[in-house]
Amino acid sequence: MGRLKGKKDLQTLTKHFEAFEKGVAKDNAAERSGVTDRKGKGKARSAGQVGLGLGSKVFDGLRFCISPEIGAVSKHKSWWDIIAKMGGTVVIRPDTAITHVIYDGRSAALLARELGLDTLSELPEGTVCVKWDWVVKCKMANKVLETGPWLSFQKTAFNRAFSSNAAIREGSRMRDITTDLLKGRSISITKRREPSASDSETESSKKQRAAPSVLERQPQPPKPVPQRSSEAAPTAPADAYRDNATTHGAGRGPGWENPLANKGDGLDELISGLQDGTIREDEDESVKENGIANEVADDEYEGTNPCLVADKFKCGQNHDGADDKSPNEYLARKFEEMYDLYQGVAGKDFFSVRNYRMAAGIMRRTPWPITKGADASKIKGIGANLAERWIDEFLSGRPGRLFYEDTSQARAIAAFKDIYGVGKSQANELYKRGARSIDDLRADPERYGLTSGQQVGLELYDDLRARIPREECKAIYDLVRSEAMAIDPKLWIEIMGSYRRGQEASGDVDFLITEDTEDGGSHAGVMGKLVNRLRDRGVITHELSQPHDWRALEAKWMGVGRATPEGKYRRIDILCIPFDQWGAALIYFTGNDVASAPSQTITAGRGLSMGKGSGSGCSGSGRPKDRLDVRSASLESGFWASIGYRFV
DNA sequence: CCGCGACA
DNA sequence: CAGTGTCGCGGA
Ligand SMILES: [Mg+2]
Ligand SMILES: [Mg+2]
Repeated sequence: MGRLKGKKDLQTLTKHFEAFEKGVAKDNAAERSGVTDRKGKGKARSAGQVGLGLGSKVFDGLRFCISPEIGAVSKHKSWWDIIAKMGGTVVIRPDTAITHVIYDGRSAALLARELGLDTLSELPEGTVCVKWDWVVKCKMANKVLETGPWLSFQKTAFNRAFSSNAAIREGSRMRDITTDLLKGRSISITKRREPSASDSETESSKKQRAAPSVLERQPQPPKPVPQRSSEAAPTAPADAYRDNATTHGAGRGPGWENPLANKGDGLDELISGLQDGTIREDEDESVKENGIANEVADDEYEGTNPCLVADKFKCGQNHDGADDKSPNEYLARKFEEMYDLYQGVAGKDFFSVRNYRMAAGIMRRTPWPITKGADASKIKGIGANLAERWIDEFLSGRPGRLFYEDTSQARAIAAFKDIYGVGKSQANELYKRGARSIDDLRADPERYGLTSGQQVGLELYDDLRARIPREECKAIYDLVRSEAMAIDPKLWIEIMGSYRRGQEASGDVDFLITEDTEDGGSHAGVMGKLVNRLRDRGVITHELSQPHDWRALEAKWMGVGRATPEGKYRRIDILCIPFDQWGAALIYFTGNDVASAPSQTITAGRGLSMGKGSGSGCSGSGRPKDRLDVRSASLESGFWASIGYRFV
């Protein structure tokens, strides 16, 4: 996913910083080292920020939070400049290091909401909420004045409680920040923040949560289990089904065939057709022309899509090569930065964040150079807001809101979000609780009340983020299949996902299991046996979620395992489904681009729906059509045709 | 029962 | 408001 555009990010930010540097005219060594350090995981940004606060200025060591207000960006930009010139540091979102919040509004509750807090008491102790006028007066007096007359909320308990001793606290806090800076660390004020009542309450209650991740072996009935060998046996399959299930040799061999009816699997035909060259690229185009976006799982995205709506779901793009031709590449990258930055921020509106990504695509596709926001607003898909607030800011070349918001905080939150089981909300919460890095979380895991799944995600952070080479998927598949066959040789087990599509690497390994119900066959209860056997064999090591009913015909298990005892830990999903859903489920989970989630959102509005159980459709005219039963694999190709694919 | 996160 | 549907987890 396109979070780290490494060097480009560095260049852009460095450029911004230099522009800012000129304006502020501060030139001490700390700043420069702050900039050059930047490669190191986004910590340097905070150093740079603190660098702005160095010098013998009035606000030296003070850290101001100014929450952005809709429609007030230019005002706030000038505020930032002024505070920076006075030696203060500005941040957009509260952190544990802030000393002041600038706020001219009326209500404490409103401010709390703007800051993404439940209540202002979550602010670090001693934080002063003060009106902008106070800054102006300080500037005129050239010293830090009593805040008294300019407090944002004169009468609230909050200010009564904290304002009296604020000055002393500010002093001590300031020293800590500089110490941290000299040590070259990112700011970490965690310890200084006294846990509030609510903190300790949640912590103690969460401590009682389920522990640990690593599964214990469960008693097993004695069974002749084959010893695991490193050459884990691609043994000769006993039945025809296994022979032609998935094309393991990277796109060679026969397509999958339904053993019941010898009709080809449309997806496999398509895949092998593409690889043979029997289907050319423009076959794919026909799909786009039909208005169905050619959307790909975000970890595999490889092209630029002419279909506008598709951009809304594009998570990562390849920006190499040809795209650089666009006269608006700079703007496109800025919007991508915005997307990368905001998609992890709690409280950001989902749709506006998505618009940034869409705007990036539009910028890149616009053939004429955009020189001012007003021009851009004429383009379909770019509203006045986007045009005037952002494009003009980007084109000005001056450090703007994006610059100030691209903080070590945003980067830390983005890193947290990459933990399996941690999303936008939890990532922000972890930061609020003082964590600044993955190592912080590891150092004191108790403190953060992680769920058992999140603990696994944290422990295996690097492994689980890595892609899985095709051969390793195959190795895991052989292990899982051999155990499944030992349980019941009549089981159907298939590997799904990008592996089945012939990709060289996958994000996880998914298995689909069923059994033909003819002759009374059933895979009920297989899930539990399989997981236990794999665990005994050391293949499965962690569990992330269990099926509601282990013995149900439809059951999903999610966890972690590895192909060899020394290998990396990999995400493994196992799914059991009723036999009659085999075909639909294969489509759904093998999910090539058209079947993937974002496409579903598109087809949904057109009377089509795709699910792991079945698909249904409307004819082109929109007239309700018979439900298309895709429950049999032999109808897969019919289903694909109905949503616009042509077959060879 | 709800919000979160993950899955396609 | 807006282009999805489903499930497990944990806490209220
Ligand atoms: Mg995550
Ligand atoms: Mg997968």
